[in-house]
Amino acid sequence: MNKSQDALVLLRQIIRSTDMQEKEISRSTGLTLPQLMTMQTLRLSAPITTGELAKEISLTQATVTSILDRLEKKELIQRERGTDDKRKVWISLTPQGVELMKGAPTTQQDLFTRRFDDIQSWEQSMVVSALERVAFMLDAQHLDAAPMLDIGQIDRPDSQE
Amino acid sequence: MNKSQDALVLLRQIIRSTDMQEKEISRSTGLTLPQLMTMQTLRLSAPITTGELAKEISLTQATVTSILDRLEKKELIQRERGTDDKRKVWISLTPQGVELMKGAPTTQQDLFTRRFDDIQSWEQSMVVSALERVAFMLDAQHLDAAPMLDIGQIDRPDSQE
DNA sequence: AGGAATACTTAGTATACTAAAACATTAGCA
DNA sequence: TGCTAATGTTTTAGTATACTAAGTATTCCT
Repeated sequence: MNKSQDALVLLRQIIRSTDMQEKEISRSTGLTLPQLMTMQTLRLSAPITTGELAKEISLTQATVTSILDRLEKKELIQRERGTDDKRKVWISLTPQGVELMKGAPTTQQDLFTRRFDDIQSWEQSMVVSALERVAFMLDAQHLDAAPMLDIGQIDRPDSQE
Repeated sequence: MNKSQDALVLLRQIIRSTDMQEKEISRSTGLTLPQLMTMQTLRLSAPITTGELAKEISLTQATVTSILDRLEKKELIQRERGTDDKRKVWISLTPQGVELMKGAPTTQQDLFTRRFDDIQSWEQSMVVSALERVAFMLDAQHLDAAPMLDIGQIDRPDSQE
């Protein structure tokens, strides 16, 4: 009878599953979770300034600076002083950084995509529409989130909704 | 057109939204994320042994021990040596621990529940059924104690607190 | 010139984590 | 029964990291 409870349980499963996957990626890449979060954000939003990046992942600038220091030492990201506004520093992934992020995170997404493509079209639509509902009910719509995996596309339309 | 992509974007939004909320809880409770993860697991699965707990949150026993040390010092959890098997140590939340976890994490869930209860019954069923689909497609069903039955109906008397 | 914005630095702390080992208890087996 | 192996937890020592708070340097803007 308590369907909202059911929904929450399922959501927890879903989130937990991706948590575990993230931890697995963290292990396989040798990155910590904050570093991973940084790299993922960069993959979607690079080039981006340090401050924007900090806002994006809800950390302070000082913290992000230190994280970037470590990622830079590993040659996964690069800094570039802005030309028009020289206060800004633009962060982006190095080729090695791109490579590292390309390797790891696909398995779960691939599985999802394969299985999703297997179901019928009307059911796909149902899932999408239900997820929209859930996103709204969690107040998640205003957050922009490009597809977390799928590397090929790095243009960044802010056209969310 | 690419509906699986749409689904992934929405999933990412949902996960990101709960990530942010978790960070907010972390701030408001003064707990770190691993500590929070521990507390949340305890809320669902206590009493549980240290080893089981470690497995549950994918950390090593030694790490969990140190996390428990800190939570114990804050009087949020308690240890109890097993009586039948004296090697085991059973962990559970103290009343303060329960109280702390009761306060924080509800807002988003409450919002979700309120909004979920607002939609029509058939739509609720659709959402639940879609989430089951998604959980399956992410291979999330085997995780958690939640029984993931065949698509279509899930019966889950979860004694949530 | 002055204040705001941007990024970085510094110093210090708490935490998570690793690897190895210690320790107590339990289980298996001859 | 007695010895050994396995289990469950903790300990130890050491490291890297994240994080905070305050302060610095540079650049931008009016």
